[in-house]
Amino acid sequence: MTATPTPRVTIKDVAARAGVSKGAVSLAFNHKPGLSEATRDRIFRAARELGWAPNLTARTLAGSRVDVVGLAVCRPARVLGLEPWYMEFVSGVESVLAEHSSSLLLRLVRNLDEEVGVQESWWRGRQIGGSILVDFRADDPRVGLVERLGLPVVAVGHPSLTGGLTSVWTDDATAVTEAVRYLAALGHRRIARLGGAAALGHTGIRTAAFDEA
DNA sequence: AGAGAGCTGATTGGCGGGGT
DNA sequence: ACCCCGCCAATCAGCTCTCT
Repeated sequence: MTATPTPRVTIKDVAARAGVSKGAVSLAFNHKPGLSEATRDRIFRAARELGWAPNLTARTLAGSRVDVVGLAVCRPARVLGLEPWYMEFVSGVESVLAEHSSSLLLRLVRNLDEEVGVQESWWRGRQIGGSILVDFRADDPRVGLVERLGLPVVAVGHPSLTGGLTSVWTDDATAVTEAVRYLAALGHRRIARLGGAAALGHTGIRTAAFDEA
């Protein structure tokens, strides 16, 4: 015996159930003005009764925003799982996005060229509304790509690396300097440091600060 | 009569599938 | 190969109704 699939509930069904137009349903669910509270309640009740949820594909089709944020990470999957920083980072991003009913589209890439292709494909295919860029390098090609595409991004990296993109960063230089000073104050004179990949911009900043300290 | 609230419904968009 | 249609939510010009 084959189960009959439940017919898909659309905004049209909700509108019919509530006795309003599709436009009114749209206004209600997007918290736009122009509807009385009574009509709004009636629409919400109808949607609950029918079990309606917005069709994200159709919403994207209509040319409105895409509630998905892209994050491409240049790491082997096995290594990524061992990096506590990334696990914390992803969970932090996810928790904020969830508050806004948005999702994270995560992709592991092998190199920067692949990431450039992925970001362009995501944006052109309207799979994302914006991206978070990490692991900046000197003369990073993503800066030019973002400007060319008009892709909204938040860059995680020092402004000296992110070329004027909206950025968030930690003060790597001060952190390293303070760590070295602290160890020196304890009497240590031979201090070693384990760093990340030399090509990464933040590694360069930390190395320079370490050498100077 | 005029203003404003509440609401309607045509239009828009990318793409796959069907028809010619 | 080309054209047309349907999918479905968002948008907004314009309509109806109520109130002053």
